[in-house]
Amino acid sequence: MNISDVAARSGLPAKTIRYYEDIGLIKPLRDGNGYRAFRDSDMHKLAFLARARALGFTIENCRALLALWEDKSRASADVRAIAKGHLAQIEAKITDLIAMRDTLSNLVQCCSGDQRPDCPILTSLGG
Amino acid sequence: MNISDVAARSGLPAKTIRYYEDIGLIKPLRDGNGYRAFRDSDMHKLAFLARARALGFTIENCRALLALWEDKSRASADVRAIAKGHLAQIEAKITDLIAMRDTLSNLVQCCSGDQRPDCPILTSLGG
DNA sequence: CTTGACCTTCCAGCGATGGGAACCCCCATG
DNA sequence: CATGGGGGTTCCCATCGCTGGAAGGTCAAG
Repeated sequence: MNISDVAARSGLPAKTIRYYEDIGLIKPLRDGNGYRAFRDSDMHKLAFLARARALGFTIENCRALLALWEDKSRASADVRAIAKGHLAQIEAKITDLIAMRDTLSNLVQCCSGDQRPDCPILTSLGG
Repeated sequence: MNISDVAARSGLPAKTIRYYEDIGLIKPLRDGNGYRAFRDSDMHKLAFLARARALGFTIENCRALLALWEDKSRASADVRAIAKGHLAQIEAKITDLIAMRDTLSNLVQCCSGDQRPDCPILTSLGG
C-alpha cells in the first residue's frame, strides 16, 4: 500500500501520515524506489490514531495508548487513567467555553446591532 | 508607567504586552532610555484586550473590536457581527467537545480499570 | 517521448504566547 | 566609587499538530 491508499482508508491526510512517521508513531517499510510500503499493521495503527485524535487525545496520549494497545499484557487501569485524565481536560474546557458563551450571548442579545454607535459589547469590554 | 506596572494592572504578562506592541495593537511611547512609557490610553487598550481575549476572541478580532471601540461613529451592527461570529465558533466547539465527552465518558465507565488487559476503550479505538 | 499523477525530502508558517540568553539601566548600599 | 539586584531591552527558539509549497525522483498510459 502506498501513502495515498492508507490516506484514503484511514481518512488521514498523507502529510499527517508522514508526520506520524517522523515522530515515530508508525514505522512503515520502504520499497526499492523509496516509497513508503504500508503493511496492514501500519494501516490499523493509523486507523487507531485517527480515532484517538478524533476523541481529542494529544499525540503523546496517542503514543501511550498505541503502546498499550500493542501490549497484550497491559492493565486496563493504565488505559483508563489516560482516558480519565483527558476527559477531565475536556470537561474543564467545556466549562470555560460555556462561561464564554453565556457572557457573549448575553452581550449579543443586548446589542441592538444597528447603525448607532451605542454598544453594550464594547462598553463591557471597555470596563 | 513601565511595563511591569501595566502588566500588574491589566493582568497580562509583560511578554504578551510586548507582543501586542509588535503586532501593532498598541503603540506606547518610549522614554529616553528606551523603556516603554505607557499612557493611560495604552493601559485602557490593554485592559480591553485582556477582556476580549478572555472571551476567546482571536487577536484579529480583538484588533477589529479595538478599532471599533476607538471609532466613536461606529455602527453597533459591526461589533455585533464579530461577536456573533465568534459565538458561533464557540458553540461549534462546545458541540464537538460534548460529543467527545459523551463518547469518552461512556468508554471510561465501561472500562473496569484493573490489572486485566481487556479494555473497551482500546477495543473501541481499534475499530 | 511526453505528460501528468504520484512519490520523496526539506523548509516555513500558523496562533498566541513562554523561556531564556545577552545585554542595558537605575537606584541603594558599603 | 564599586557593586549588586531588580528593573528594562532585543532576539531567537520552542510549543502543538499539522499544512503548504518548492524542488526533484518515479511510474504508467498514450
